[in-house]
Amino acid sequence: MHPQSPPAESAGTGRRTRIDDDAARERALQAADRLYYSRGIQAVGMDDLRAESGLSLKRLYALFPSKEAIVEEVLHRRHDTWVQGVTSAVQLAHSPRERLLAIYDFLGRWFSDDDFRGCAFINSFGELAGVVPRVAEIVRDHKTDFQRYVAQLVADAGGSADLGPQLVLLAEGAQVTAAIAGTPEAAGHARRAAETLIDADLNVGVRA
Amino acid sequence: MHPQSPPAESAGTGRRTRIDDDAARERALQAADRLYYSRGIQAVGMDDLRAESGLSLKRLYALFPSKEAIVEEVLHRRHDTWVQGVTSAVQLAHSPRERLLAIYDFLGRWFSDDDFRGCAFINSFGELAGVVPRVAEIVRDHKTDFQRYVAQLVADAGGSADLGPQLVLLAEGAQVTAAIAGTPEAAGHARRAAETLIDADLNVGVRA
DNA sequence: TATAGTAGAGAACGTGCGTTCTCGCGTCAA
DNA sequence: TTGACGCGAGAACGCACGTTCTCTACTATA
Repeated sequence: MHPQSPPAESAGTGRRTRIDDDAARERALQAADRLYYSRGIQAVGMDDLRAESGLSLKRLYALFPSKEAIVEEVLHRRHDTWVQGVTSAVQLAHSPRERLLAIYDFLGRWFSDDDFRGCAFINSFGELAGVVPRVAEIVRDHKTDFQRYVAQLVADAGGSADLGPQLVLLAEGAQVTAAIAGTPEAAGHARRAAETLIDADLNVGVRA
Repeated sequence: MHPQSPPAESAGTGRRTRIDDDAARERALQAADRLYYSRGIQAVGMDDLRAESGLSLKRLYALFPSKEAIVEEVLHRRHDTWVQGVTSAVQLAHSPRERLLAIYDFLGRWFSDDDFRGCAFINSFGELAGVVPRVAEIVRDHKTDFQRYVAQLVADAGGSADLGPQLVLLAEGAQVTAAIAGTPEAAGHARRAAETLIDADLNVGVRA
């Protein structure tokens, strides 16, 4: 079962938890992500997390100093997952224009997940930004990173500086709208709008 | 001080609160809106609301059956304020195209408010939709209403059925982005994107 | 002035939270 | 087998919340 043998060499001091701690952290963070994403952060107590993760409260507090630390790490992991999902979807496309549009196809697949409940960063911002500045900061960093990424794709496609922020607005609006409506169609609307904006932008130089 | 004289005609039963109740409700709801909007709903207790409104807890619970009822009424009033703000901004424009673009100018002015903290409905959805279905419903109704309104403006401008949802995505994305970034520039990006989408859509018939 | 009724201040109540502590069991070295 | 340790279960603690209740002071009439 365990891919790694227990560290028998640390004999003297009964320490034997290095690998188990990693697995426990993973379980805790996955459970926290599930719960926070589906119910919100404040509505999920540490006891809910204990039940969902199967870890004792003692273990949870040995692994993390506080609930807020768990929240921050969950958001950081969500960011990594998002970056990986977007970039891998984008990399499958074969032209700069297709790479930009791949973002909306990726969103469409995500919106169709049964447990899709919007962008965790937007949700966290609405819930906690007014009262936990660190969360506001993490959300801001996440969105700034996405804006930079899209700007780079736009530059690769030869688009103007205005196009990036416009395409980002479509992506953000689609996430919000799909979450609230409970349907994935916003991704299609965003994609078609993006096509129009991209083609208009790339043809400006041609037409003039 | 008081613009209205006390209702001395209700002599028999010491009842004398009809008008005062209205004023008290107004104070309570304005205070609740301020607090919920700036800090989030769960982070604001009834005692905070008591301090901000200047009304006693007893009075608050005489006026409203529960905190959730206050939350719902605050959202309903926000909806009315939003509708009034958007429609009055739109009505000042002189052409169908300008009327659509007036939405983004209205957003830009709103984003520049010192206390702008995003769309209260999006924020409430992120915070409570997973745990208070009534809030999710009110938010959904609010967004559906806006989509219908924009669709009508698009129809008046002779636009196609796809244009409305696309313009809505820009507005939603701008609200989210302006809130998280803390800057109003998203309104300008949304406006320019909207111009492109509108012109492309209205010229399809011409070009074909 | 005396009295009934009202409303505000805030204590009280029950609950649930984040966090820490206690207890008892199981595990392993000698 | 013994004994010490480590861990999980969950009780305990302090606090804050939503809601209700109590007490006091004041207003208005006779």
